[in-house]
Amino acid sequence: MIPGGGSYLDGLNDIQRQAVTNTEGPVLVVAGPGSGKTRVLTYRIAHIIEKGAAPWQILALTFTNKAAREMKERIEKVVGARANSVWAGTFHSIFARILRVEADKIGYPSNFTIYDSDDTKSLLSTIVKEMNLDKSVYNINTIRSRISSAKSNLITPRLYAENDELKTQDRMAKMPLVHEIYGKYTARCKRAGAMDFDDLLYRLYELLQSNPDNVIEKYRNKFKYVLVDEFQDTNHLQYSIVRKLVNYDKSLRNICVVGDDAQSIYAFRGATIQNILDFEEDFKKYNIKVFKLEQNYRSTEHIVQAANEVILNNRRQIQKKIWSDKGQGNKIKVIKAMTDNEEGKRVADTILEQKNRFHLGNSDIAILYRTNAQSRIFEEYLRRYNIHYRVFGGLSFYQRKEVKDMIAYLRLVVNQNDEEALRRVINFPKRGIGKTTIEKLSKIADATNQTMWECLPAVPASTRAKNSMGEFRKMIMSAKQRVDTANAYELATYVAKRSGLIDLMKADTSIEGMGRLENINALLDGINAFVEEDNLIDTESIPDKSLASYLQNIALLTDFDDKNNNGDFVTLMSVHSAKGLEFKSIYVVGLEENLFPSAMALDSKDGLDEERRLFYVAVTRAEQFLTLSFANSRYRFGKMRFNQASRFLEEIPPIHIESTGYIRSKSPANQAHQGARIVGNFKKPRTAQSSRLMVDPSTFKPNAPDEIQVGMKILHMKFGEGKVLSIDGGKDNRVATIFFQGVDNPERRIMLRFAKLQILN
DNA sequence: GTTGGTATCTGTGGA
DNA sequence: AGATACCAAC
Repeated sequence: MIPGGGSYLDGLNDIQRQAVTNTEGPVLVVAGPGSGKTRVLTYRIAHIIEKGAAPWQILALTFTNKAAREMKERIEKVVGARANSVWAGTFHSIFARILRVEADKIGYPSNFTIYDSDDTKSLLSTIVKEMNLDKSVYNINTIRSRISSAKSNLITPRLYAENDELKTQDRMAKMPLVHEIYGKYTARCKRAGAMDFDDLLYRLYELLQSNPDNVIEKYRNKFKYVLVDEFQDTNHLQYSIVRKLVNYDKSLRNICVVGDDAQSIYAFRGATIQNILDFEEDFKKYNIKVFKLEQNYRSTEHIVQAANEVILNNRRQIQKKIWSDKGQGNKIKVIKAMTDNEEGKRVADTILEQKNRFHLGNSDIAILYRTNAQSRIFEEYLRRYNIHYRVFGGLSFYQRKEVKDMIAYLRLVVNQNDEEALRRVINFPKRGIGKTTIEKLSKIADATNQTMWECLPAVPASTRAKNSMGEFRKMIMSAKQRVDTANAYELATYVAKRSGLIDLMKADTSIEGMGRLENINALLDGINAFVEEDNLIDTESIPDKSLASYLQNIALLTDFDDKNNNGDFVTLMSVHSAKGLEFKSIYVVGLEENLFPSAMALDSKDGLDEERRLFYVAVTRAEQFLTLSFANSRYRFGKMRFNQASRFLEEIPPIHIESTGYIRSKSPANQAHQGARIVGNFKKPRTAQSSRLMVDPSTFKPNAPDEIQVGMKILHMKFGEGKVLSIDGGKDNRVATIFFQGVDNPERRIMLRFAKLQILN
């Protein structure tokens, strides 16, 4: 393909093309929702390759594995298999890969363990316990987030201890010793050869900062082109690393960041829009180019305009006009329900109706909620209606107990100093090593600055416990000896048997027990697939099929990364995880004060703005249909709570909202009484004709749905007289095809359960 | 050390 | 409501 004349450039609009072809020097792309951002990114990379750069000189950082995978697939379509050598991945996975190579330079083993948030929490709770602190005061999650944000802002335990502001905050929260916990936590992680998610970023920064053996040179020379997706969601630490890689003396500064300030939804974990402003400032003198993608190719106008109006309520934003030429489309439908249960039913009803009426497939539809706990009721009704669905973001496969147990064994084989893994399996299956022994072990380890594993032979304990620990040690060692000769799959199978896990599970013949065994087998299959899969990322490096590499890989996977995500199902997920996705029909549910916006966000303007951006993200996922719902009451924390409708509903101008179903009122209290009876009818875009009533309501007497039969002449409120041509579907789901005279599109498919039809003969 | 039952706590989002 | 921590009895 000839650069500049390639066919892949033809399908781009002017601005997109400029963003793709201006490959040299710093570029900021401000990309509104549905503006073809991924296209621009992938074509840009393809273009860079077409112009002669080697794929492995390109670094593309994303937030999710999914985004990375999608990008690679799309690059591959343009440039072929070379795409596999592009360094495209999440911040965490790319950095882990680099750290694996450079680990020794910062005092880590290359087979370091990655602690997930459970490991982090469990370690923190051990530390809090050991310090004899009250854990009802020293809330683990609070501590975790304090430490996380410290790392994200390049604050070491030492700097933390010297920071008056942070310490005052801690004192006010009645936990003055957070800095000490942070210090201990960091030391324990290091001793265990473990990095938590933040460390994957922080330790890389540290490496580039201290720069032993001028290691930074290697990566600066290697990565000639750097791209960052979802730049609005990067935190200070992430940008600091990027800056280290591209902003130095002789740098070509081929850096492209893509983002949308209006879609920044991760401030709570340290992301800052400041990065976009800083970026412009940092690269101003290097002829930075800014491109704004403002045309939305995804949604119809009512949706786009409603989103625009809502986001106007936020302060501070980059000026842009998002527009669509897809026509007005459908107005937004609002469902109000009395209870959370009714909300579930009404949403499911509407989905059913929409499927029949507009021939939508399940996969065209998504239900988005603020918190994962909301999924249950929708699941119930979808199941009842026999609509296939899939819930994302719950417990991922790798978080299941039996899978974690198995993985803990593998982690221990790879890295004996991994304390969280050791704690998890030292007495599972039960081998008589109890709490007191483990506590003793932990104390001695801490006192002698060794790991628990190292203290294992020396800890005073009962003969039985001693023997057990000896056996345990032997087992891990025997597996460890095979690390070099056996591949990851063989090794894992060996461990599964030798540890007694398999036998333990086989002994349990309950349904759940068999499920657990299945999961272990699925895990083993997964390891096998990993061994056989050809995952060359870099032509320079040999594929790494070691167990350590596998473990580091899966530590960064989430629920979304399961491969079998194709099929015709309705998608249920949190709004956060829906970012980047699009569906023909979107349901945003639970639009109530204290839920969406979340109660935690209500006390600050910043928090509220972020909630509003989150709502903006939710709304802009919709291509054609947008349905918003809320319930006046819902069960939370085991108690019934009453909430008013979300303020975001009020922020949508009424002209974008379908007139039925939702009576707008300044007094939400009144709505409760009016709302319950109003049944949702999903309407096509209204033409002048179809909105006119054909029948006098006072004389109209609808018959029961099951009385309607093929061949009957019937009367419909809006379409007038019609003849029933056929009926399909059974029981509650009967859909009639009816011919109405004098209506455009005279053949209508009507769901009998909802339609009011009067039999005429 | 292990088991099972009760008390207590928690409760946004995700790599 | 559900998960987890804690405690008493075996």
